[in-house]
Amino acid sequence: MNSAAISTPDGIFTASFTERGLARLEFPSATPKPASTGQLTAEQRAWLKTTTRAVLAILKGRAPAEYPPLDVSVGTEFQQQVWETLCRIGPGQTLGYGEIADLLGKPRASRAIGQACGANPIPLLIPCHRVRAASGKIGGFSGGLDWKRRLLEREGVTVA
DNA sequence: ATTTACAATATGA
DNA sequence: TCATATTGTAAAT
Repeated sequence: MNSAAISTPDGIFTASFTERGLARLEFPSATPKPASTGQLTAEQRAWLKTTTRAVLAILKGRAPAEYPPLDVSVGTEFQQQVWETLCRIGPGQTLGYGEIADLLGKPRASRAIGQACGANPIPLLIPCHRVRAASGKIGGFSGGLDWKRRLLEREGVTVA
């Protein structure tokens, strides 16, 4: 799996690609790591470009014009269904864990939804930050709650 | 009006 | 078996 750095005004993200598409996207860490950029294929470099544009757009609170292919084969079938549903959430819109469960036809699986969100390897492109608890509370976030709040506020969403 | 208890769900340690 | 980025219902304060 090849990885590459993505520089943004908010820090350096790290994207990892398989031959199928973008497989993970890591938040900037306090201690920058050695991003190995050497071995991207031509195809992956094209994906990287698309990914970069998408990330920059999302950081500005706008919907990306185009997504790279996402390799979600690491997830279970249930997780992939959750992630697919997340991608249908429009910018500035939020959903509760329970509402997503309803969309999947499993109204009592809200807790499992939380699990799937936490297991999401591609935050931002799969907008797990647009998921809140039913009460309007913030819930959790793999990259840190500050990120979640910041992203939501840039989309015009007020957090409780 | 508020707090406490519990069942149901998917997954990993 | 237990703990999670949960939630709706029900009973006890």
